[in-house]
Amino acid sequence: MELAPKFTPSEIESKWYQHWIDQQYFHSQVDEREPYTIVIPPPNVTGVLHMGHMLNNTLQDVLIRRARMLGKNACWVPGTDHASIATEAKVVAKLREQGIKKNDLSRDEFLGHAWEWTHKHGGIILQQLRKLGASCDWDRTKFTMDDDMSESVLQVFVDLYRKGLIYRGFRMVNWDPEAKTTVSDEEVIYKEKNGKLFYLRYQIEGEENFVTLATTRPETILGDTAVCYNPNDPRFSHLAGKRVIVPVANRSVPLIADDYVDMEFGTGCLKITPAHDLNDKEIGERHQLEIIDIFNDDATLNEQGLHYQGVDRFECRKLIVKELEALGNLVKVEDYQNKVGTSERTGAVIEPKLSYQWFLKMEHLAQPALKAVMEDQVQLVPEKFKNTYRHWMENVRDWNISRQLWWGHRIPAWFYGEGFDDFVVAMTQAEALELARQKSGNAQLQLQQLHQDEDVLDTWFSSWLWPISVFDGIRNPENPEIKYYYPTNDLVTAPEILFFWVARMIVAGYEYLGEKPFNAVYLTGIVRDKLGRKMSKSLGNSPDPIELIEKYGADGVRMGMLLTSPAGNDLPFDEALCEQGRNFSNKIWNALRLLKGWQVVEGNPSAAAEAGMQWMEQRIYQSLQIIEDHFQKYRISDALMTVYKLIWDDFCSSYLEIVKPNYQEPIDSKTYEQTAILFGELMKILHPFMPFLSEEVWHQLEARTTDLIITPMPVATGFNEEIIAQFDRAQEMVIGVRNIRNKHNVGAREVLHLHVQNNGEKALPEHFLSIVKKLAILSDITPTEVEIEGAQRFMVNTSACYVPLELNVDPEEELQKLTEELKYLQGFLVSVSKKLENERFMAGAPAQVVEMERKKAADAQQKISFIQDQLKRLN
RNA sequence: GAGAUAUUAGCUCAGUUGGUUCAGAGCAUCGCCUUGACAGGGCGGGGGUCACUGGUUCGAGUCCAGUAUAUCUCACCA
Repeated sequence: MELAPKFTPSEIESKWYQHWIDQQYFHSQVDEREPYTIVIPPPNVTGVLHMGHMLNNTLQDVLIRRARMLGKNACWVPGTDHASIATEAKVVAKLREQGIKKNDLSRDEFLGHAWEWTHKHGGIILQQLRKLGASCDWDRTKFTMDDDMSESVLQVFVDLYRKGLIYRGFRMVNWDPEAKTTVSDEEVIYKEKNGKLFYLRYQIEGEENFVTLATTRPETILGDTAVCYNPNDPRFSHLAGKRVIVPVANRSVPLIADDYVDMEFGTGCLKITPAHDLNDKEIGERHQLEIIDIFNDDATLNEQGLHYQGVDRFECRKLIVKELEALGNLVKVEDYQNKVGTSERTGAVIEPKLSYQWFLKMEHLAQPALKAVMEDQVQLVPEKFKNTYRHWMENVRDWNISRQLWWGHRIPAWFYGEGFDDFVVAMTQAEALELARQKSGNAQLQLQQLHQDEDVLDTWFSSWLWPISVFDGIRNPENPEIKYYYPTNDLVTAPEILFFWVARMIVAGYEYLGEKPFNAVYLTGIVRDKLGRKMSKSLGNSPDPIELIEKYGADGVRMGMLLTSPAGNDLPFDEALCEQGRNFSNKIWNALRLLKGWQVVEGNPSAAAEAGMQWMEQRIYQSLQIIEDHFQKYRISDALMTVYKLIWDDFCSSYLEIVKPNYQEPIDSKTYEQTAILFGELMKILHPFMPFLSEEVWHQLEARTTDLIITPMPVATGFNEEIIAQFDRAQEMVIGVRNIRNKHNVGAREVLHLHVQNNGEKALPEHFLSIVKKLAILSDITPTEVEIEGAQRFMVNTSACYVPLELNVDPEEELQKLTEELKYLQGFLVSVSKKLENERFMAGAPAQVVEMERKKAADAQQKISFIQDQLKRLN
């Protein structure tokens, strides 16, 4: 069957993927082999594939396929998480389109819609991963809200609560009024905004005097419960003990003194709103101030807002400024730039808000996790992230694990009374009832009197268990799967979630299994567009990965992603990278076409082919060593580049040209067979990177019953350096002749003659000279003891090579060339000699270095005398 | 404001514990070749005062200090 001149990926990709699935090659179960495990960073169940996923999952697939071919029991566990905030936001938005408000629904009704949404959109992303070639064990696909996974989460909550590590607290949280939930400090993005600084004057109670203070948020004056100055500030010392009247509210509040106030800023006087500012809250606690909350959950003003009740906070700001002006309390307004916290999820301006939240004490839990990374039991790649990690873990704050949402794991706490402590934590309602009866001392307490907390747990509170819970290690820590697969080997994820997720998984690992969750964490770069912006849906600057795959082939896109993505470095994405990947596919495909086009006859290899085969084999071994080294250092893009050059430069450009028969002549059977074998070896090495193409070529090379995906990877056991060196020498000769052809416009049709003057160097073996003869298109290569006058010349090591040409050689030019070379070599020799004459160098440098310097000096010396001889003759 | 990391060819990056006088790769670019696998090809070039300034050393892209710029993290004053 004739092969198409162009490689068409789409045809073979689905074919092989289905075949691999049918053969269950991706499936893993516990056996005697050494395990190699990766758990996928679970993407949002309702999300679609973006470029970050492409990069991330390509890397994981490379690692897992390589491990599989190295004979390990490779297990890649896929799955998704429920992404509370993002999913709930999407469901709310969709309901709004249908004219339904979330608040009009019961919790169960809403969850019904959420599940419907999840079933409809859920798993799309996992389907898309198949297109990329991801060899996940799909039988193990997990979702963080599966029954067993949910049970694990609740069990951990109950356990940590009973250990005294989870507590309920009244805290200032970052409130997202749009999503109506809290977000963590890490999810707040501070943005530079052009605001105003309003100078307001408050009348001193019982006097006609005023104090002036500055604020960016005049609407919060309705929540003011004090005005504060610095105790060291002489401007205000006479006011000690007095009170002021808050304008609009006409409320009397105390004047207090606190070191917190910066005397330089504004007027040196600060209004205190404990309910709506973290610093004010702390000052309020120090001075036992009243707390007045003026906002509703959607950031409109509540009944404390007086006549502004129901008005949005920003609208209120405008209105109240007008009122203050009318009242004569507005002194002046300045333009002012400040940083405003916004929600990473919704973009809404964060409203600091006091509320009851559930917290996990982190300080103690963080200790083993910090140690594990600092002592490299868990290796971070690249290492630079250790600093960031340490900084976080040493300053870790308690984790706010509650979210004011419905979609997620509902907090297993039941309230039975109005008191702060009138609640119990339990796995089930029945258990809760029993505990509540005990705790309350009321044996008659009924189920109907219990009310479960309305909030759900932070999504990370389920995903931090991921490497354990996917193997059921929380509920059942002694089960054979967790014993076998845990700790997993590598985790591949983005540095942005090093703390959110990675650190917390390490914490959970030590807390629940007394063991790290993975050996190494490979932190990928962030995929950016050409302008250096992060790729995001909202910017619309991300190409559709599926379209890319259709255009360049999965293999091409995989290669494009891998080529320029060293760990931890950003990846400025360019489609040209995928193009390079596609070109590489095509190159390999055409090499296959060449091979398949040859007519094969019984016979023996030529001397050149013999040498070529010897060399190619050793070159593969050499490359395998390099690749192995790259993988050990997680330098995946370097490993791929090594494969790329091995195939393109060595195999296609050099080897195939050596063994290629003359036009329309047949090839001998031995060379053909060996070439097919070498080609197959290359496909094995390529497979983890380009699985589809390599599998196809593997089967095209010969009819086989075994598939490449499970074929053992060749292992480097050393290589013959002499053969490599001999080939390099031959290649330099070829390059020398080609340069002469190029320079003098001598085409390939003109057969040339080469003379080699070895100058004491050992002559290149005959079969390697045959390579030179073939690739440089020579009629003969003859040794010579003397210079060939009038010939073009070049040097390889210390050997002189002459190519006689019927040209008018300009003696002047020749003289100049030689003189230049002489000058260079002499300079070189001087610098080397200086070192050798330097006592400190001789004393300080290692023996190897000194030896190398001596050899350099000797080689240079020899070349110099050779050139000097030539110069003598020219003169 | 504090800290971390970086700064090497037009672009993206290598450069291992300091040790070749031409600092490497891929892509891009340029010239030439080209009817015989592949123009998505072959061959060969050009291109860098290794951000800057000092220092340590026999020797610095590599180590140290400072400066500049960039990115990230943390903290943020109304």
